[in-house]
Amino acid sequence: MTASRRYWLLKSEPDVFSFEDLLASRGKRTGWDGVRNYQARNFMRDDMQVGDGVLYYHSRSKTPSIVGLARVTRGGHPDPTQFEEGAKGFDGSSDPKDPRWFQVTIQGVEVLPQPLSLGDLKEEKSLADMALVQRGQRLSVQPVGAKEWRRVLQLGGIKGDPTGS
DNA sequence: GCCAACGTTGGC
DNA sequence: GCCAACGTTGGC
Repeated sequence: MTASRRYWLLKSEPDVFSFEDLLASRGKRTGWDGVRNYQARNFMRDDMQVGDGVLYYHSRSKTPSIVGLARVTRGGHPDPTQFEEGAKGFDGSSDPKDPRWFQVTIQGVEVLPQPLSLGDLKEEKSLADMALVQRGQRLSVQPVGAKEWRRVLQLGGIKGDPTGS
């Protein structure tokens, strides 16, 4: 039996790495490196699987919004930047034989025709359970329920599910 | 740029 | 194991 598909929301500051940057990357793919939070690490290491759907969220922007869809193309594997001396995410105490930090690889799929601002999302009663709209929520890798996923795609002007197989 | 909320660190 | 101090996130 195959594990069922899951859904996630990934935050990125557009000044650092925007959804457009993802689409402009080779194969529209990137390693989601640099995450240094244990809860987010655990999701990537233990739960994110090839084929999972991803909502791409721009944080710390003028209008923080879900702006695009992506998919997971590689599950949890060690984040190489933890071993790169001088790199921003360098962690000298991480053992290469037992790495502390993990990443996944994602691939950009489609820009949301109708981007959904945080304000929009907060007004949407059917999305009240989303982690994103909870007060004080800072987690940069969040699980998203199947119901919320479908609703976000619908509100975002997406027909069907282009991240599905 | 401010600052509230949250996560991590480290002295005790 | 507590908790104050510190660092970071991210909306505003």
